This record gives sequence, structure tokens and C-alpha cells, in this order.
Amino acid sequence: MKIARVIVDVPTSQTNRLFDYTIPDKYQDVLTVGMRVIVPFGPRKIMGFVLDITSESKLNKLKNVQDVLDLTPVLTKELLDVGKWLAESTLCFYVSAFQAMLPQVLKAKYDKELWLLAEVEELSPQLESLFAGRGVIPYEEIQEHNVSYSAIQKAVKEGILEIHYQVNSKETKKTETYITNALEEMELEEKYATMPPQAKKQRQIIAFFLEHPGEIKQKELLHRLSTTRASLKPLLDKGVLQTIQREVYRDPYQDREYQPTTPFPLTEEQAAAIDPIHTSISNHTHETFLLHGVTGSGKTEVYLQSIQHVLDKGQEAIVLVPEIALTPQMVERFKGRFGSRVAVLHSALSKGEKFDEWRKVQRKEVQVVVGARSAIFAPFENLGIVIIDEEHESSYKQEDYPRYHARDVAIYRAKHHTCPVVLGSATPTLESYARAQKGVYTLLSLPKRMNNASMPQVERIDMREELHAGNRSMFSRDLFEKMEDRLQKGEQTVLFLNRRGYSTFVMCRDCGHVMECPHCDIALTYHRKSERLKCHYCSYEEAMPTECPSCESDSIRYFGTGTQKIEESLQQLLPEARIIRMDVDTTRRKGSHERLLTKFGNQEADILLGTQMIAKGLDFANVTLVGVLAADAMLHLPDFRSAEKTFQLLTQVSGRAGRHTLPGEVVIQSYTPEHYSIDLASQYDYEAFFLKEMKVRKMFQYPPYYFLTLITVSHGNHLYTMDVTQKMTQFLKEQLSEQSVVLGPSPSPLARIKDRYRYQTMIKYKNEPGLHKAMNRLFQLYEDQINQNDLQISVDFQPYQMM
DNA sequence: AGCACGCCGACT
DNA sequence: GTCGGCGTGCTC
Repeated sequence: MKIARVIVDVPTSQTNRLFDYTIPDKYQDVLTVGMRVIVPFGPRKIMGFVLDITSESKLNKLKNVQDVLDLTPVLTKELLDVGKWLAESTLCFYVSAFQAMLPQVLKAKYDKELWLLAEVEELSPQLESLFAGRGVIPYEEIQEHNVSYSAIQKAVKEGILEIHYQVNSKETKKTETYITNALEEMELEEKYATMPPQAKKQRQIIAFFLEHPGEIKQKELLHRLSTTRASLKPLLDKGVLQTIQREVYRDPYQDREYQPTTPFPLTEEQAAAIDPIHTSISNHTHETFLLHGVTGSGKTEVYLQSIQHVLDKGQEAIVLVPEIALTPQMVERFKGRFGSRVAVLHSALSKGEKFDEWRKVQRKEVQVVVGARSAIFAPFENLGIVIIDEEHESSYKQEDYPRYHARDVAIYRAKHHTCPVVLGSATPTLESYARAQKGVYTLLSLPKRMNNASMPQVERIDMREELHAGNRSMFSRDLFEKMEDRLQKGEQTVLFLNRRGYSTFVMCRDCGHVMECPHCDIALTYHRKSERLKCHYCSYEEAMPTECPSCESDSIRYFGTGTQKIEESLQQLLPEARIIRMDVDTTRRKGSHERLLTKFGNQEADILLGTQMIAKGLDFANVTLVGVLAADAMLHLPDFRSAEKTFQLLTQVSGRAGRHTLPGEVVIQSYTPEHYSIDLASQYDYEAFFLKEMKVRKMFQYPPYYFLTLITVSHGNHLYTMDVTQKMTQFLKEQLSEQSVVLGPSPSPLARIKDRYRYQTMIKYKNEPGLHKAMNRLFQLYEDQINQNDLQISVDFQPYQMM
């Protein structure tokens, strides 16, 4: 007897283990490990993942697997192992890990239905009106019709009703209708001859199939004969023709043409960098490379040629790109080189499109995947290389369950496939660079730009001096002059506003009252278009007040600087400039991101003004000036990485200027231009920054010298939250070794979100083998309170965001 | 999670 | 007596 061992889709600690089911005969040959099944679980039916197939079970009474959802496994053996590892190392449930590795549409949807078993005459008037002549109704209607639950329960006991649990897969396949001839040529000719003379269109259609037998897309057929389904239908009904449903992929890139590119000759530096990668590929060894290359040094070409090498060996490649940099320009480079061998996975695709791209990988129809974080789970079985571009990007760390870092998953998978990992960046994380220095990673350097272009000249402006000189605008005199100059020369400018920490908040000028979200302890953001205040954490919103709710003064107004406000003042200062603004508001609609960039690329605008999203990957020949409006905006956030993030951002933004023949210039405005992150970024001195920042990290016991684990406790009651965190901190101090530092409890930087108070405890440690055990014990200790008291405890090993 | 079971107080 | 509240424990 064959037995399936299943992880069920019930994310709780009590069900986070294998359940055994017998496999009925009809599934004996088709069911394999890694498929999704439907199994009975208590009174209901749920989805589960088959992790193992054995012949024995400790229990003697097993239920049957009820249904098999897949024809081929959705998770390979390797990915099942990755999922187990992921769940155990990030402390999440097995199901959650497996779900995170698959496209959204493969998640099961559950429906409950009420089935009528008895004759209508036997029903109580209440039930009769509930069913209203139907045999099956959705369970939710019980509530809608105000029928009591006990009445239903009674009816179920009496055998009048039955509750049915339905598992619905959300996956849909898109099909297109094709038409083909159902008859042989001879019969077709006969039909043609015997067709009544008034059936002109039908004769035309038959004539078409006599000439071109075989199948044709219905749409195309109708178009070519300029007719409609009305004249096709009788032929289908008579069985002269027939329809075929063909599955098609929703290919988001199908209507685009990509200029095929060929490998560029490599510079000496590039050749030197690619050589060790090629050796690793050829020798089939696992090694992690850190490719440190300044912006514009041609990292992408190194990626492309490494991938080519992998493809030549008949292997596959995964390329990770930060979500925000997954621009059409980027996609174009990969599609241009590898054409239809590339699948693209990113969040701008619809669920269906993502599923289709994923399936191309599953069916081995592509060999290269370019995508954001979750593309690291692409179900390749013969992986030859993993490339992570912009390795330092925080978007590689998932901030909710499972809290994994794509870099760790990449290295884990690459070990399994014994293949290289390439981490690329102009500004590597201190962790990675330190590892490269220690020899854990192999450092490869591209210190020069291609075409011997020099890095643009950077000028730092002290905005305090501007203020003293009487300039109260957002633009320094220098930056303004330079913008005017570019406008005259017909060259383009990119203006970057670091919005983090500088959003538009509303304050009363009389009493200093700031409008805050009533649920989140966060200042509300003013949206000019709707004249409303919105919370960016819980989407609470309210109207802009006309007077201060605290002192009733009418001089309440918004402060801070948003892109909208800058656009307005810029338009006033330079009325003839054509400005494109790119921020969350102007790029919300699908494709608008791309459209705006194309417009700027075609030089239909002089100034591109934007937030974070324009910092990466843009490459426009005519851009000769880059302005950073508030370089220190995020320098003072409560995050030990703020200096590193500032350095990375400034370096990246500077790289947008002068990428081709025209020389570029960069103006960095800030209130603390002497800060080492701004100073060294303006000199493009990564090495010096690394050394300086390492000293700071050592002094304050932060990564990469120490590991961090952040535990956040949240609950609706303030005192209770504090109390739990306090006790928990004490517990951890007892559990962990003396070398580990346990800090806390302290209020989280976001002290309240959605009416939940948040406290945190931080653990700093160098070597703490018992950490995972201690965490598991912690969860056991608080299990009851988590389940019953709505207490939340979240653990983040190696947190990226401190908030 | 979702549900049954069981115990308790409040009501026709 | 029974209806409905919620704490407890189980799901192969």
C-alpha cells in the first residue's frame, strides 16, 4: 500500500508537520512527490503538498488522498528541500515556505457549500426560502438570510442538508479558439457544391479550407474573410468544421520586437573578471563571486557572456534584478541577447502572466529567468549560474513571512547544483565586501567605466549657506543656473528627491500640532490632488482640516517637500521647461512607468523629476546633469545602515549622468555635506567608505562584525505588549550565552501600526549555536497567548529594515 | 484555520 | 429543559 506524506495548507504550529494518507489505486501511478493534492482534514477538505511517498505509517487508520491537482510536480525535489530549509531557518511554517516559492495562482481557494438532500416539501419555511428552489447554495448565504447556525446543524443531523467543502484552484489557462475542417477534402468539395446559393459567406469559408486545409485561429479566419461568427456557426453545427481550443501563454512581451544583439568584445578588465566565472562554470564548481564594478563599467555584459557560457553547456541561468530596476531597458538587454529563451518574472505582471512565465520555466521552454526576488525559486533542474545584480538592494530581503534573503537562497541552491553565484554591485553591502576580503567570496573588480568615460564631476552644496544667503527655495543657486544652462543647450536633467523622511506632513503653525494617523503613530501625508490626508501604513485617510483640531487656529498647512510641490515650483522658476514627474502617483497605472521613460528618452521633456524609482538602471545619452535635492534625508533614520544606504543611493544617482559621449555633472544638495557618506560618495571612493563605516560598525557592534536578530512583539494593549516584551527579553538573556547582547525592550521605531503597539528586542551575537532552539522555545512558551490572545511575535534573523 | 465537544449561565 | 456563549483539543 502506498502512502503519501503531506504538508497541509493550515499554517499553525500544531499542523506544521506531515500527515499520512493512503493513495487510492487510480492515483498510484500518477502521484509523485512535489505535487499538490486535496485531502480530507477533519470535516473539511484542504490542499496539501506531497513531500514523500512511502509504504508504511505509524498510524493504522488513514484516510485517502481525495484528488490530485497537478499532472507534473510543482515543486522539484530540490525545491522541496529548499522549502524545508527556508521554513526552519526563518522560523515559518512549511506550507508558507512552499506557497512563497510558487506563483500566486497555485494557491488554493476554499469554498463551503450547502447541499440539499431532502425533498423541498420536507423543508421548514425558513430553509425553503433560503434555498429558493436551488439544490446547492454558497455557505455564506446562511448569514445573509439570517438563518441561525443551529437550525443548519439540526438539519444536517437529520440528513436534510450536507455541508460540502470545495477546493478550487485559481489557476486558469488562457485559450484561443482555432477552426479546422472536420471533413476530408472530397466531402468538403461536395458540401461546397450543395450549399444553397444564398449562403455566400459559408461557401467562401469552405473554399478557404479547400485551399488551406488545417487549423487557423478563429479571429484570423474571420478577419481574412471579413465576416463574423454568424456565418461560421452553421458550418460548425453541421459538422463541416470544428473548433479546437489551444492553450496560449499570456506573454506580456509578445508584441514587442527586440533588437538582437551579439556579444560585445570585452575590455581587458571585463575579460579578467569573466575568466574566473567561466572557469567555475566549466569545472562545475560552486563559488560565490562579488563583482564590484562602478556604474557604467559593463557589468551587464559580463552577466550576458557568463550566461551564454552556461547555455552552451546546456544549463540554465537565474538573474535577479531589484524590482525597481526591472525596467524595459533591462529586459530588452536580456531579450535582445537570448530572445525567446528568456522568461521575465516581476510584480508588474498580472497573476495570469506570472503563472505563464513560470510555466515556461517548469516546462523547460526557457533557459534564462530574469526577475525580482522570488524568481530565485524558478524550478530549473540544471542550474548553471545565479546572478544577483545590485546585490546591496534591500528589496532582496522579504519583509514578511518567510523572511528570507534571496542571496542566501541563491547560495543554498548554487551549492546544490555546484554552480557559481555572481553578486554584482557598484556599492556592495559591507557584509559582502567583508566576506570578499576574508576570501569567503571571490572579489572581481571593474574599476573603470567603459569607453574610458570618467565619472561625472560632483559638487556638494551646503543648503544651510543657501538659507543664510536668503535662498529659501528647494534649489540652490548653483543647481538652478546649471538647469538653465542645460535647458538652453537642449540637454537633459534628472532631479532626484529622496522622499523617505521628507514626505509632506501637515502641521499647525500656531501650536505645532502635527496631523497623525489615529492608528499608527505616523504623520499623515498630504495628497494635493484629492486634498486628503493619507496614512502610508494602514491606508487610513481623512479630509484636510481647515482648522487645527488642537487649537482651532486656521494656520494649519502642509510642510515638507513632495515631488508634486517641487514640480510646481520648478515650473514657476523655469516656465519653458518640459517636466516629467515620476513617483507612485504618476506610475500607478500599468505601463505608465515605461511610457514616461520612453517619453524622456525621446527627448520630449527636459527634466525628469522623481523618487527612488529613477535612481537605477536609467541610461539616457542626453542626460548631462543630475541633481540630488536632499541627500541627507534618510541619514538620520533610526537604522544602522542609514550611512551605507545614503552612500549607495548617491553613487547610484550620480551614475545616471554622462554615460555616453557628453560629460556629466552632479549636484548634491544637503544640510550636512561634510558627513562621510556624502563626502566619500562625491569622490566615488568606495574603499574609503568601506573602511570608515567598518570602524563605526565595529564600535557599535553591528554587522558585519555581529549578527542581528530582531524580535518584534505587537498587541492592541500597550501595557501588555511592554510586559510580554520585558519577560521575553529576560527569558532570552537566560537562554543565550554570555557573549550575546540582548537589547530591549524598546518601542519599535514605528511604535504603533493599525492600532497595535509594537515593542522590540534586539540580539547581537557573534556565535550563538543555540539561537534557533531558544527561539523555538520562546514560541512554545507564548503559543497559547499567540493563539488565544491575538499576540504577535515576529522574528527576523538578519533584518534589513529596522522598523 | 475551522470545527466539535463540553461546560456554564440565561432564557422561553 | 434548551439556547448560545466561549475555552480546549484535534485534524492522518
